[in-house]
Amino acid sequence: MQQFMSITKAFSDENRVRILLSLREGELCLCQIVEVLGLAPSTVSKHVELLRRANLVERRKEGRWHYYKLAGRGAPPVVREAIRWTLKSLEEEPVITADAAKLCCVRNTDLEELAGCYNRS
Amino acid sequence: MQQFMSITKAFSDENRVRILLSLREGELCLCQIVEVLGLAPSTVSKHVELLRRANLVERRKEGRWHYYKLAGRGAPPVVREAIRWTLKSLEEEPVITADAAKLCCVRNTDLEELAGCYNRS
DNA sequence: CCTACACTTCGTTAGTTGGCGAAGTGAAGG
DNA sequence: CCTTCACTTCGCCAACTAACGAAGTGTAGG
Repeated sequence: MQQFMSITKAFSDENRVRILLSLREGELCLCQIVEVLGLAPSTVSKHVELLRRANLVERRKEGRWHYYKLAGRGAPPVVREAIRWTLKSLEEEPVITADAAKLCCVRNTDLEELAGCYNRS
Repeated sequence: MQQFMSITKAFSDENRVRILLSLREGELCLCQIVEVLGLAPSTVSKHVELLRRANLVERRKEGRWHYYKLAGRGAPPVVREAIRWTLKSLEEEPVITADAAKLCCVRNTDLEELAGCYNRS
């Protein structure tokens, strides 16, 4: 039950759902997700940590960068079905396709250039 | 997106999930759900209304009683898949099987006798 | 070392949520 | 009508949540 509820609570915020869907084409580092959502890095970090605790996403550290991706083959069935359900349900959703479009630009931008997200105040 | 989020927010509370699972064997009236959960009628009414707004459950009024049941064939695919996912994931969950056991007693009790739930203060 | 930087953790604040009892609604029966 | 009763709506409070900026952590490059 605990595991199930951690998934549903992770899904209960639209920004977290957007993060999850953003990862469907492959891994992203935090600053890229920040760029897509337009939220503060600290906020996004918290969201992503919640998704990680629900086993919905995995993290890979490479130097200063932390890369996130959807849970893979090792994930429990509850998790895999949950991901399948969201992907299927939201593929055509305007907010999601807009994020996907933004992601195209973001992926083509050098990570160093995205640094701007840390001094916007 | 709105529709999807209304489902995930409905799922983000354990008591609402328990209500949903309680309905898998057939319709129940509010006082029966109150008996299973052990919460105040006003609280359960609010929960069930949220599930209804998410199109996860349907209501049928018969005299003074309001019967609730899982959304049926008419429900959109997102909803039906969501229900399928929860049923499959939680069937064996202790909290849920305990509720099912309690439900057996409740179903065998006359509705008039369950009225007690309205003057327990 | 020291700085720069990507990220996380902390502390705060505004808004949301879940719970209850009291009051309101609307059908059934005297 | 008037009451009873199953349920809903309202008003309130305590607990939680999402958001931010500031401060902390740990890696890379001078």
